[in-house]
Amino acid sequence: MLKYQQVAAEIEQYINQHDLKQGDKLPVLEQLMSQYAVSKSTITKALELLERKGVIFQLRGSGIFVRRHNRPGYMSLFSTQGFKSNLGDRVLTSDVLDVSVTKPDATVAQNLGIDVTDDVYRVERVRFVDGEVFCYEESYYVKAIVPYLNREIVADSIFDYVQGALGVTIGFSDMYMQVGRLTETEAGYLGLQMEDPTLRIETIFHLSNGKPFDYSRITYHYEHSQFVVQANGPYM
Amino acid sequence: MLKYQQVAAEIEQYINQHDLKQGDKLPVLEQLMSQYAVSKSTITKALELLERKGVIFQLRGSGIFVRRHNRPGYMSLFSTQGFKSNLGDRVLTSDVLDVSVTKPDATVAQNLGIDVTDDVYRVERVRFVDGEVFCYEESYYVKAIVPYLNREIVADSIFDYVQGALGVTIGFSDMYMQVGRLTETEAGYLGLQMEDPTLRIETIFHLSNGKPFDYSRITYHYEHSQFVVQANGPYM
DNA sequence: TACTATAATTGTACCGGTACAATTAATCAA
DNA sequence: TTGATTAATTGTACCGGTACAATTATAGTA
Repeated sequence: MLKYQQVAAEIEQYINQHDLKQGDKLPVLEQLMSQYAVSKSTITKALELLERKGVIFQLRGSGIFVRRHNRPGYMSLFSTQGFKSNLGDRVLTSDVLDVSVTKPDATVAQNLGIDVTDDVYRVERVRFVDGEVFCYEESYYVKAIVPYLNREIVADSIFDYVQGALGVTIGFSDMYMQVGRLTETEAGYLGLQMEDPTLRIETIFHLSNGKPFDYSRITYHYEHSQFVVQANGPYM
Repeated sequence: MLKYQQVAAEIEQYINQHDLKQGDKLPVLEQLMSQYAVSKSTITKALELLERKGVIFQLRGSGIFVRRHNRPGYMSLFSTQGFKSNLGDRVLTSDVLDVSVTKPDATVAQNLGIDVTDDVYRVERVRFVDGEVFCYEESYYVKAIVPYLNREIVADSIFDYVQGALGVTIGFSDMYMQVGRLTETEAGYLGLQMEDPTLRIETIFHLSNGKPFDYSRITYHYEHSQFVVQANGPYM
């Protein structure tokens, strides 16, 4: 683990353990430098990470402050998108409906940037948060990159497996969101009525070298899915 | 404008003008350094900005590459959230229904961190993209921070006015999203039926000093609102 | 040809430093 | 007490440098 990531993790841990509130002030840069025994630029980088994550905000001439949002029940949109296995204290479980090797249809192939003759893993799951139906997910993995999957891996975190055992690194993702109505089969999985409202998110996950390796379609239960996004100011 | 922002803007402009595609390679760091006559760290900062924005991705040992998503019609979720006035080539217009000074109710006051006796501006708009109904918006501005608003300002961009004329800087925002059904009045504004599905986003905008100054509730037309979020890999 | 080992390329981590702008605290004047 | 001026605090911009890890290209070997 990189030094600045380590420092960031420790600072975040400190904030959580001491249950700091929005606006609480952290030690000044120079003190953090000596406290974690790293250079200024490393502390700066750690803090920048935490700022992006929505954990702190920095104010020039003033200090470093804790940032919090105060809506329990809202999950971070990104934490549900494979990037973080951490959902706070919530328990995430899965019903695995399908794990199989198939050929992609034209849409899937195009989103993954592969040919319809290439192999993909198809994974179908219903996911639960604290026992309540959360979403229905259908996702496709490029077999050339993810050569093996089974029900145990899929029941747990696919991303941890991919990054751990396969040693590939995930780089970035494009998420496409839209609102619509449930189909009959989707409604069945989610325990809702056909035509009920739903949020659909398609995501294309890329490796750090830019190659797509996972295309996933998630249909959310509209009553159990509330998301928070902590954004940072105008980039430029 | 800061040097690294300037450089970032120029690089992005270069990419757009030359219509570079996903995966196209940019000049190497050292060349960019001399080309823009800035130090390594400034170039690095500029590139990091573009990476966060989803314009490029960097691969150590390899180079700097253009990142693109290929779904026209999808708007960046953040560009619709006040941070950027730029919506590409789309035309954004507004019907202003109300601009008035009132007292906030308990919910609004709590979200803005003020008292129910404090004054707020209430702004109510229906917004259009290329002439099509896009969303219905109800937002509240802390009058102590935004002392004056009128219909002209509101019809245009409130954020440009606030940052320009008032000289305050916007820091960060918390967005809360959920899916639901339209009420009768909402349906009327959006030209839809009652009980139709909708995406609701509440956003609390903070100044860079952490003080909330705008609480806004947006109800989107589900057929005309498709969003893209370009996310970057695991922060840590 | 195909595979392996080596070298060159290239971005990132980390260090330390100066200058500066925004904020806040202290000082002084009315 | 209030308001303005000055000074101290504090994070950020920008500079330049070394070391290194990941990738790609090259050379060598079977």
